Amino acid sequence: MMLDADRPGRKRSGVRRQAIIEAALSLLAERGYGGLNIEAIAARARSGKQTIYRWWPGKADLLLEATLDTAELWVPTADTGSYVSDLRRFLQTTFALSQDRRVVEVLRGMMAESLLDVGFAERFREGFLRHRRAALRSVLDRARERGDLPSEPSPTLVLDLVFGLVWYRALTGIQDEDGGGTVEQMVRLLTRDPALEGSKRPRP
Amino acid sequence: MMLDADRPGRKRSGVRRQAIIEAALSLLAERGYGGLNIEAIAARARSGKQTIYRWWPGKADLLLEATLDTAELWVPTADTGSYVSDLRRFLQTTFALSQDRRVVEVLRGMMAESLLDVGFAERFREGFLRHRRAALRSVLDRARERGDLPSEPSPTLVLDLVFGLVWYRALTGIQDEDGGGTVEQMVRLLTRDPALEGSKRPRP
Amino acid sequence: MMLDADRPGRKRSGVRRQAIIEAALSLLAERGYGGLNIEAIAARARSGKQTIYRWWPGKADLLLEATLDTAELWVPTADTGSYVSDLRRFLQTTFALSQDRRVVEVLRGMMAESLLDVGFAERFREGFLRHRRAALRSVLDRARERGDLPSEPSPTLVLDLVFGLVWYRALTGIQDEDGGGTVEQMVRLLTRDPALEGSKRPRP
Amino acid sequence: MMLDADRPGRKRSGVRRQAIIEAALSLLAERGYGGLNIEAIAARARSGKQTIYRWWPGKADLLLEATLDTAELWVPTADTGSYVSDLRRFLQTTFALSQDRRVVEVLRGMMAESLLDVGFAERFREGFLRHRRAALRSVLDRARERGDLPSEPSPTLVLDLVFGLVWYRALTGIQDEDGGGTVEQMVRLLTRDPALEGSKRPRP
DNA sequence: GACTAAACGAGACGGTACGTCTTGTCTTTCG
DNA sequence: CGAAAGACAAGACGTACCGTCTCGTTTAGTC
Repeated sequence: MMLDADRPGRKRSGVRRQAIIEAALSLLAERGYGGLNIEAIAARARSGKQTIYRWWPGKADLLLEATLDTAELWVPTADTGSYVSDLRRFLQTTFALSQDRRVVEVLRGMMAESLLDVGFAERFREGFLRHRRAALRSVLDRARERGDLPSEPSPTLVLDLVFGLVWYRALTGIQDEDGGGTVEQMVRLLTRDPALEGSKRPRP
Repeated sequence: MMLDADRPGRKRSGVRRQAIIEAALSLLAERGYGGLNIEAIAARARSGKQTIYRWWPGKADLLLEATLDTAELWVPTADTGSYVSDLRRFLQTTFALSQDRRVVEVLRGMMAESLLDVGFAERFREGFLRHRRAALRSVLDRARERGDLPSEPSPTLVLDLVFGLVWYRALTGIQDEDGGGTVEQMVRLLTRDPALEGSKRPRP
Repeated sequence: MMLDADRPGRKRSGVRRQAIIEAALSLLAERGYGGLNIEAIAARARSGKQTIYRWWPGKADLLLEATLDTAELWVPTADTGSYVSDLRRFLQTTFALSQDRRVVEVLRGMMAESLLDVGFAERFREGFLRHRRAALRSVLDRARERGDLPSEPSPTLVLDLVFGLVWYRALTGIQDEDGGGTVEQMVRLLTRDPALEGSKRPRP
Repeated sequence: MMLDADRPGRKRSGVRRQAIIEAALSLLAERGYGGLNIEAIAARARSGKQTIYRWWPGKADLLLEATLDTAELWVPTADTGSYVSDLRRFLQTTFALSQDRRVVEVLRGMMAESLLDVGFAERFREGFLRHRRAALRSVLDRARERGDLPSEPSPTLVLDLVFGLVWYRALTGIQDEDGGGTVEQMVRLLTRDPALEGSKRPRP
């Protein structure tokens, strides 16, 4: 990336890049990741296969790049005044996104490939997962600075719980049965401070 | 399954079945799910491909069956007296299992296939995920009967949080950084009763 | 070849073999060797590419085998009583054959490949050219036994002249301008005995 | 060719032309025609592919032009006084040339291409073969004028026999086994006058 | 003890996609 | 403005597996 410099020779065509990414996304929506293949992407994009292989190692990297193209939109980490409202905002956006069929299909595809190919797993972790985690971590860091952050669960565990929940539902197709109350339950669960809690609920 | 009845003809060989499952597991350990294929399994098991296809729709179903063979061991839901200790026991066993490379590789393989093939996704959900969820749900049900169960998070969300956490770590390879304290943090997080909590932590 | 023995497993299908060879020959006739390719042969024969590659190293070997299938017909070396008549018969058959568009196309294809691939060149030389030469050589040997064979040109040179002439015309497309008299001229040229000739033609 | 006239724009660079031809010839010597390709030629000549395609339709035309560059040398048709000595001289030069590995490789390459591409076949016939034939034909014409030319074989057949012999050996790799006596045998064969011959060799 | 039927090993087969290679054209930048 | 560098569409290459289909052999019942 960014090697364009001023080398001689024909420049990479942004139009072709876009056409290929769009072809991939539309085929993904139609057939799912298992039915997606480079040959069909090339055909739909009216490109040669080599043009794809020149720029991407495989179909999953195409999705990864497509994702990064629009990733800015996904990250709401602006300071809204308190941990509760920052977290609520992050969770609302994240869960809303995970309701979008197209988005979920992309995530499922990338995860599938990362389970099949350790090379891609690395790129996926560094190029995607790490950014998501960093976003939520910045919310937690701000809370800590404010003194808002409960002593438990640890930040790492918060990340794993939040992303674990989202991914588990996206990958298994198991649906939220809490009627949309998931976000509020999560906010309450993660913002309570156990240090202030009393004893266990006493039997009357 | 179990259609063997009393039909004429040679009976299915349990020896072959076992050889095939073991070949699949050993190849999985060596090459990962992406490098696993029926032809190699047949070769290693000294079986014909048809013998595999006769009994399983594909390599993932082989893993699924291998899993079910030993699944009983995985489920510790006996009554230990309280929600806290039942949950702790469940989580300890579950997390310990998720440290086993071979087990994780099998889980990753089944998940990969279920992302590629909706047919297997269904079998995986019904034949594997449902049983895991039922196990933990029985712990929660018992807690509710005892009156031990906090009002929040809802049972469904507890399931999704617990399994989400385990799967997320297994699939991404992201490791626990809490030095093994994950189980205790989870127990505290899920057994506190928010209804009894006081206000947010006051600034000193 | 002839490895069939009785190995276990499904036997090679003679029907598929024939269908592939015929597809190759018909495509060759339509497009010439330069336009011939394995993918098209497989498509026309309704076979998989692997079925072709399983039995032949490349398209030229297919033609070679097709040729050998019918090669018996090509070799008229029966004893007709004298060198003159044996040779005439051989040349007549050979030249007649070299008028057949389909036959010539096969020869041109095999020669083209043998110029591109030394591996095939070897197989072509041993599997085809050698047999043709052996046929004519048997005619010459019989003539020598009879005492009919002129002392010159040497047998090797006779072979090279005869086959050189046929191949040169087949490969270059340069046509006989002797109105079909080529065979008789060749017979006279090769059966005269220079030892009996007088001096050069004297100027009157 | 030779259209350069004085059109506007930069003139064709003779240096580049030479570099490209030499690159082609050296690669041909190293890899044979089957391993020769435009991209490698361009790389070795440090030229762009377009520079090659601008001036030649394909790699074979490059060889053809390389050949023509030095073709003058190949043609010894000067009058040496008699048909016998003219023919001997022509054959000696021709056969000597056909011992040169590099020359033979070029001939084989052009022939291969002409078998694959009818367009080049035409250019090859007109741009190369015709000149070779014209050279030998001029020897025959001079012999006829002198009254030296035997009534048989016909001039056309002489051409086909001579060039057929050379090409056959060059293309098949079948070697002269006459210990270098081929030229003399050919001279005797083609200069005898059958009209003056006696009967067939009598049995003693 | 022969007969029947399924399981089994082996491997051919029709397919599909892979990732690579080469062709001939096109676009950009440099000298 | 010609030539280098190299992106691009096209399409064949030979390979890898898929899942199905013969083969001939082995193993259980059933007549």
